[in-house]
Amino acid sequence: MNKPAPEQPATTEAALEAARREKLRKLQEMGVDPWGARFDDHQAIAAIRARESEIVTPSASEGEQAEPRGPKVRAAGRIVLRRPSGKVHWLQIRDWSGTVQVMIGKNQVGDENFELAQCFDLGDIIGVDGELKKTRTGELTIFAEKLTFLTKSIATPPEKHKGLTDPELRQRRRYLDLIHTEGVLERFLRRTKIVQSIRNTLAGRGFVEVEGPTLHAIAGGAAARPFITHHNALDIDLFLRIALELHLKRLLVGGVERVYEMGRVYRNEGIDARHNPEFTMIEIYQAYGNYESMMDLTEALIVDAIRATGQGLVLPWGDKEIDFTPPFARKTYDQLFEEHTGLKGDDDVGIRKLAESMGFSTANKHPDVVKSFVFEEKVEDALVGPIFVIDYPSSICPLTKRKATDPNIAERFELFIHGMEVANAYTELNDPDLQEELFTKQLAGLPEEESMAKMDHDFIRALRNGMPPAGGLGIGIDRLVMLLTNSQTIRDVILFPLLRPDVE
RNA sequence: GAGGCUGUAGCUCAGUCGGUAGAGCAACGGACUUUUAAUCCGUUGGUCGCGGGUUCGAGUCCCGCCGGCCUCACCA
Repeated sequence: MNKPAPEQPATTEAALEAARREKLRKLQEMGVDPWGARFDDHQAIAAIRARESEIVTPSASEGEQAEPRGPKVRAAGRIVLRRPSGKVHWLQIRDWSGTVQVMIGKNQVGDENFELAQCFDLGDIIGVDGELKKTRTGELTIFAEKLTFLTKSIATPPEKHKGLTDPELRQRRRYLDLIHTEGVLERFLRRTKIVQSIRNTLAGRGFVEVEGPTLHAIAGGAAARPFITHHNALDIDLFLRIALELHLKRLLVGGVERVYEMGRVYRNEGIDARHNPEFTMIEIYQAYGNYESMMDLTEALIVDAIRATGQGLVLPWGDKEIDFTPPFARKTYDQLFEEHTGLKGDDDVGIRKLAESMGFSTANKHPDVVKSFVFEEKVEDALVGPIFVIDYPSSICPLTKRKATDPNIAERFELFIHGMEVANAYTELNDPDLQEELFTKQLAGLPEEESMAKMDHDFIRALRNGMPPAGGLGIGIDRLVMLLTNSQTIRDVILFPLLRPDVE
């Protein structure tokens, strides 16, 4: 049957869509719902592929050819390749577990189903009932017996082999990236496994998960520029949270002895391969612990997460490797400082001279701030790790308990891996008077307005009621996922990273 | 915020010295019951990111703007 040729056989985007809408119309004409319906009892394609061993070839009897028999299977998936060849169509369909070939023969499926197959386009979603067998070339294939139309795709999919390569399009149209770029869906599913593993590990150790507020009157717990929003009924400005810390510590006061929150925080800062304005953080607090308990917990969380992804403890990282075999190295801040600069940690004059030579203006700066600058420049980038950097100068740690033996040292560690800060933990400061003093000191240099915004008096009041000694740990989930999935940019582990709105 | 690179068909990409805008995939028509990026024959498809300038003539050179990527800055 000849149908009239389209008036404009052009291939503009509009014309490509028109061709698909024409097939959609034909489906409706045939009484088929192009948007499909419930489709029960189909099996994942990976599970279907695993049934290959059930294919049997009976021994040939006299004069008769042995006909292999395979299991009946039912699959649902998106058409990613099509090879129509006269009265036989070959398809590749893909679901979130894998890809399999489908053979549609006119005689095998019948005229009605074959007519349906004429309406298939790349990108359509179909259901297939058939027998799982191998072709004569050995390709595992579902030999279709019945076809079910499940959803029409009106838009033209990307190039069928190269997929999307433009990084902008990959992020803006993540749905296409997930379908067509090798490894993307797997990476995000792996992220979910990591997150699940972390929750499991914590549950196994008696921690409870809570949800704190994300709208804060005071953006405390970290030093970062917050996003500002406004509540109309109360007529007050509010901040999106920049950390989880201060509310979780209130819960420690309230007797929640092992508590954590995993959630989004927001920082109004620059965007690059390691920073997205919203990112996922976990903060964990354990009453009667300290920063050493948190080191053990950090190792356990990471090792369990790696195992949950089905990998060994030595992971690829670009053209390098990361060996996560515990225990991770532990070195003090001053040890590392001396190793990488040749200067003793208490050599204020020498450190100042070095910082100046690096172009850092040291005038009116606290010696520890100068030291911290040198540390970040000379040491952090050189840390391959995983390594716990422990015992920070206390003056740069306003929320951390000081060492009983030396008030100039704070009981804090940061975990570094390939120059990236992955975790940060303290023995938590629970002395309300010292906490208030440190807040005040920290804010001394800031304008009145800002310093008022940061001084969280209610938090101090909470501490006055007695917060048990505790260890606290924060982990950047996105960065951890980067390391465990060999992703060099944070945009590859965040489904919808922030982009400028598309103007159309 | 600064510098560098980049933007061409729905997608992936060529486009030389400034001289009529190209290919593959996809699409449309035809052949094909064992294909594997199927193949073969034919057809169609462009606001060269946007705006200005130079020039007889601009995808190409210059200026501005808008995206994106990289580096730096910012970032407890």
